[in-house]
This record gives sequence, structure tokens and C-alpha cells, in this order.
Amino acid sequence: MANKKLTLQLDHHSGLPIYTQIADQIQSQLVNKIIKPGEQLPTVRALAQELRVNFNTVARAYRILDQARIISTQQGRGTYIIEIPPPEISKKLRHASLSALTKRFMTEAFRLGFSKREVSHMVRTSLKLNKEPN
Amino acid sequence: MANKKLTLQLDHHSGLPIYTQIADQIQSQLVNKIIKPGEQLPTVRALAQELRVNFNTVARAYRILDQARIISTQQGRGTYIIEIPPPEISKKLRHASLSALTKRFMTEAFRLGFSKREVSHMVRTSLKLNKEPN
DNA sequence: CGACTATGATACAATTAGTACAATAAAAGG
DNA sequence: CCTTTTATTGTACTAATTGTATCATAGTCG
Repeated sequence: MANKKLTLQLDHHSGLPIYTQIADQIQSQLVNKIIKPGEQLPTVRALAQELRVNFNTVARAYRILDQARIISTQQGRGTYIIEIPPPEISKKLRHASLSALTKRFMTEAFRLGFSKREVSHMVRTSLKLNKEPN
Repeated sequence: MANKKLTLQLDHHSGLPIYTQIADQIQSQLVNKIIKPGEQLPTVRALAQELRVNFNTVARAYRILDQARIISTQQGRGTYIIEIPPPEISKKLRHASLSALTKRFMTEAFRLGFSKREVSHMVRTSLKLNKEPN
């Protein structure tokens, strides 16, 4: 039942803690509508086994999302995406999602040896060339 | 696994600080492909014990390599050789690689419905908060 | 001496893992 | 049906392993 597989990609030497990566990616998949409100997430143990990490690490990620009111963890029952994300949560979630995406981008850029200047310059250039609305 | 022993040769009377010798030799072993990107280095304590030095000395060597973007040290997790192929890629390739990375980032951001303004603002904020050198 | 540097000792913080427990649901027995 | 038992699920607490920060010590060189 409804255990969409939630394919997460962990990078064990990316500098970001595993629990952060899990939380970020679940959040991102929600914003991306890959998972939807009301859906049940895998149990801490199931996801942990799939990702080959300790289930407490998954639990920690879930706790973060729970505190952010994105999911609801219920002892003995499971973990579910919050049904109706309140508007202020949505706003927060939106912001957090962009923040996480940006952080990943920068971590990767720095990992490739680029400097802040270079990143900043490239972003400006790229934004200028882009045809998106402001 | 993969705790290749990292046989380093220290000379306590060479005039060169221990931490310099450690850092230099690790770097040299990387250049000589004795150790490879992605690999985990011994923990500061393990290497310290092997070399009969204080683990702070190893930590200092690691910090130097970390700042030089050769390794990535992660509190609570360990120390890893940076993944990148850090050879002197040509300027053009370098530029292209950052460009591609940036484009992917923006495509994703726009797909999630963020505006140029939002992206720009988040990038600035994120750059400001980041501890990277310029 | 006095300042500087390398190294060591100690306490701390972050991440992950281990173990026992509590809440809920499902199954079994009557 | 109702109660009891069992399985499943998240929680709490603790321990182990890692790097970090701070200060002390010892040597070196002016």
C-alpha cells in the first residue's frame, strides 16, 4: 500500500549530515509533488534499511520535518505528510526548499573549487540571459 | 574497509613541523594516486597513534588540507579525499562546468516556481552566510 | 628576557549507532 | 464482541566515534 519508493540519493562524503540530506530531499520531493499531502512515508526502519543507515538517523530527519509541520509522526502508526499545509507553512516550506536547493548548488560549486566571486558572477550572468519572468 | 594504511615517514629532526610533513605527504600520495578521491583517511586519533604524535597535530595537518580543498573533514563522521578531479582543467572547461552547474540549479529553481528575484536574493544571502573564502 | 611556534592535554560538540521502551494496530482466542 | 497477545511503529536515552576549540607547555631565536 502506498509505499511509493521515495528514491533518495545520499552522498556520504558531501559534508552534509545524512539526516539533513534525508530531510531536505523529502521536502524537495513534496514541493515537487512527487509525494503528496496525506501520503504515508516509509517507516523509519524501512527507509533506514533501504538507505543503509541507522534508523535513528531517519528518525532524526523525520523529527526535523515534524517540527517544521511538514509531516506528522505518530508512534505506533507511522509517518504521514501533513494533509493541509497551512499557508504560512507553505510559505516557509517554499523558502526552505529554495534555500536547500541553493545550498546544494553552492556546496557542489565549492567542491569543484570555484570561488564565491566566480559563483556570484556566473549566477548574475545566467540570470541576465534567462528569459524567465522576474 | 578501505583503510589503506597510509604509511607516512616522519622525520622528527628535519626542522619541518610534523603537521607540515603529514600534510605534504598526504598530498603527495594523492598526486601519486596511492590514495584516491572519495577515500576516507584515517581518523585523527588513529593516524596520530600510528605516528606516535598528538592527534591535534594530525588535526592541524588535516585542517590545512581541508582549507586547500584537498580533503573534507566532517565532525562526527570522518575525513575524506575530495571527490573532484582537481587536475588543472582548462579555463574553458572550468567555465563550462560552472555554467552547466548553474544552469541546472536555475532550471530546477524555476521549475519549482521561483522567480529571478527570489533566486537572486537567495543566492546573495547564501553567499554571505557561507564560510568559504572569496 | 620575550615573543613566537609547534606540540600536547583536556574539554567540547556533532553525527551516528545501540538498546530498551511506549503507543498503536492487528491477530488470536474465548 | 471482547479480551489478550503479538507485531509494528516511533521515542528516549545512552554510548561510541568523530573532528574542534582552547589553553598550557616547551622549545627556539631575536
